[in-house]
Amino acid sequence: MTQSTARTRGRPRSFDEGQALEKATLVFRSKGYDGATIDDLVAGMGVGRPSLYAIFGDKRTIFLRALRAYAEAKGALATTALLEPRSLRDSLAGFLRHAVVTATEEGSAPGCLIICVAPLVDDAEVRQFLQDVSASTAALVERRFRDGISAGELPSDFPVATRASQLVDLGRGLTMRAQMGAPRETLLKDAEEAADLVLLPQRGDATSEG
Amino acid sequence: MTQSTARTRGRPRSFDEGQALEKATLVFRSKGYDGATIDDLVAGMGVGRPSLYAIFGDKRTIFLRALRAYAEAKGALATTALLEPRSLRDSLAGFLRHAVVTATEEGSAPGCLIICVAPLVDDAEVRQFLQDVSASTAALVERRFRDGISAGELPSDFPVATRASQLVDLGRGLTMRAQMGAPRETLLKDAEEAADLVLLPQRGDATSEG
DNA sequence: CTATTTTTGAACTATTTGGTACGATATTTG
DNA sequence: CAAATATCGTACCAAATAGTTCAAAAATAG
Repeated sequence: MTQSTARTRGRPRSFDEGQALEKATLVFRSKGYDGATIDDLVAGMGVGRPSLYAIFGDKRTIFLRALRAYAEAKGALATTALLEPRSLRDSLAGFLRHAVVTATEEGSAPGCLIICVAPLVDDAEVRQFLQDVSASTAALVERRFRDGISAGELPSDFPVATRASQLVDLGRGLTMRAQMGAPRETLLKDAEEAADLVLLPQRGDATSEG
Repeated sequence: MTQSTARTRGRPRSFDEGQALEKATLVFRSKGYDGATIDDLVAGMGVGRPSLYAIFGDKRTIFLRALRAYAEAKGALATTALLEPRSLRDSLAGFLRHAVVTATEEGSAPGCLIICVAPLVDDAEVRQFLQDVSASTAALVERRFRDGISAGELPSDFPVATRASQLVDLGRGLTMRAQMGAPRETLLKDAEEAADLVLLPQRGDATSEG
């Protein structure tokens, strides 16, 4: 779909580059980084071995590309959940719900490439990327809290940074439990309760409900 | 120390079985399960290759033994933190502090064998063990909450199961951040704030402080 | 239809890895 | 000191793995 009419010379590829990367993500999610062999990727991506090296590079490069694509998709989902116009509680719950849903997708191994797999990869570039993703995710939640203060959904002294970090940590916990086999229903319920938790009013808090 | 006087025939071992298992834990924590080769274990445990197989078995068996020993040690720490006589808030904060401290120990790779490494191991026995550990950890926190209700530290309608699960999830989040390189100081601060969060009074809650 | 270009599939090589065999070594027993 | 026993270190083998080579296939350009 990206450039279907841009006809190029030579034998056409038998696969779509983006789809192949998505399939690589599935392989890494189910086997981990070290556990995934080149043969696993060849089988899972539907790409011949020489083409794999020619077009995607070695395993490390494939993983980095899959990770970036995965983070972009997941980040877009999170941004939508948090920044679309809806109540603050729904924004937070939606953010966590998306995390749970992608971590418990049918047909793919439970878990998350960013949270469960990538942290174990011994690579400076991966580490840096994870720190960036982590920071920007927390910043996104924090921004939603600030918007909530502006909109009068939260008191002005709401501890935005602390609560943002905590919400993200709760999401990590949910995702790890998904990886460990917890059922989606349980996690979805807990996602709601996690959203409620971080919105509990402080002592001496004067916020009122609508 | 376990049986120093129980002299046995033949050449004595050049290593201590328990210490070797601890070193195996370090290897798995730093390289992951699939990432750790037998040679890594041989080098890291200080045990010759044939002795490794003769005494500990193959990699899977070594991992299971290391995991059980690690869980027992960590469980004892958690039990102490939660069940020793101290204030409820200190119990919870202590529980999280211990998790942070072991996950950021100097001289070993950051992270936790149970939370960061084991969930990626594709093995039914490991999965079952993780579920058991997870359940008993949450049950331990829940018990501390119940004790708190009995002691008047909490209102009788405190949602013990929900808050226990959330505290454990927050701990998972802290541990994952340790794995990702977050500094101990930051995590220790966040541990305190996580303990405070789960103890925030509910709406219409009449609990008072001492 | 021929030449050119690009991908594909099979086979190949070198390296790493898991697991084992065997002689040397260190200790207890008599 | 000699026999028995258990561990240690080196070396070895088979299987798996990473990465490459090369001819056949499939498309376009002239």
